[in-house]
Amino acid sequence: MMSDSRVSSVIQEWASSYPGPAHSQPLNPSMSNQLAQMDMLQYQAPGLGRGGGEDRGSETMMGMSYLPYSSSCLSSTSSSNHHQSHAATQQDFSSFLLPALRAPVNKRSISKDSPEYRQRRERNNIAVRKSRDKARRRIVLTQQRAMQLQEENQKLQMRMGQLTQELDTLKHILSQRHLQGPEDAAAGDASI
Amino acid sequence: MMSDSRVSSVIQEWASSYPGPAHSQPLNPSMSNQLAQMDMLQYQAPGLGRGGGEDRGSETMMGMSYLPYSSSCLSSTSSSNHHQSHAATQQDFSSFLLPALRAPVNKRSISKDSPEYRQRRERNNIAVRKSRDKARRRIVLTQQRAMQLQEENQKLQMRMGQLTQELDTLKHILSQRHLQGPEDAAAGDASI
DNA sequence: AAGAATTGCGCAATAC
DNA sequence: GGTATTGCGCAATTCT
Repeated sequence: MMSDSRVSSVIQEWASSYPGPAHSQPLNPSMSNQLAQMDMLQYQAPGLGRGGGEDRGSETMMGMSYLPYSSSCLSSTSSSNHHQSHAATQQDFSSFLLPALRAPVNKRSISKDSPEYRQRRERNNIAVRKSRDKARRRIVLTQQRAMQLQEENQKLQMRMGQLTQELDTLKHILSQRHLQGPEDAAAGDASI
Repeated sequence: MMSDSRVSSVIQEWASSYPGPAHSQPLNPSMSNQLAQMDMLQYQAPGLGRGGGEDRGSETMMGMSYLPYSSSCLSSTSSSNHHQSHAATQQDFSSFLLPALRAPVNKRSISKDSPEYRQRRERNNIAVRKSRDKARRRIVLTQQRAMQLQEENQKLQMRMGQLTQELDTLKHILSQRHLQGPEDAAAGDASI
């Protein structure tokens, strides 16, 4: 009784943390996608031939080898940052077609070191930290929840064993008694 | 009976996934740190004064405002990458002290576009993808485990209620019988 | 001593 | 418009 309230409090803490972020799941425990929605969706190694690689084998979990997304176009000789945005956009191609006037020096000066850009980045960085912190907390809560549930489960099973044994004992006693008085409608009810 | 085996199989899948990564936990279920070891360890906002910031408030979970780690030294005017390594190392300071000879142009040419560097990066990128994939799977497994445990818990509690009711019924019947035969040592035993 | 694994971070794309 | 989430690469660190 006491332990139940303690457990449920943490469970609720978890519950309030989990459906929270976004998604607004429809409260439908359909037991198939309600937990795979956060992660693990469409994460796969991109086919992308290029099989002539080093094949530093012995490391293929689940059969899919962890090939890089675009191990070819690794230009970025100088300037700019390392990000080549795996999914090639028109912007990226334009930088190849016109190597003279690049984004950082043109593009209406909306790029890079404009204070506006920096501010956007800063805000996003804060948001990212916050989001990841939240995710970490959620993970910890889920783990705690699982452990508490397991603990509670063990207790319940132990208690169930006790109750079952008691019940058997009483049934046995009653069956002994009933050898002389057959008005045991309750016994059949209890065996369900 | 059947459902038990089904549940335990997934539990074991989770268990085999969890203590796996590293750490090599000493098999000691001391109920305090066995789940906080993976994440959320020493993750805190770095004190780091600098309180004169914009204070775009209204976003402070758990009381700690998500200030940037080092929002001051944002040089990186050109060359090199964005990384200023939050925890200042001697290397980083040397770059400030000697702005003439930098790492990318000096440093024995072990930097950046050497094929050796690229290979290291590529390997690490693969490892990172793999590790994160693993983490995602682990999270999903933990969630599944929690849900299954909760389900099992509800069943157990329902069953417990049934058993308790049966027990009460039988006890009542026995007490009625015992009004004429006081050999009920078992009743006291069952009430424990 | 060297390579894999983990982790915090910033960036950019995208979702909301 | 803005924040929130997410995949990714980088670098530092830790583990093996």
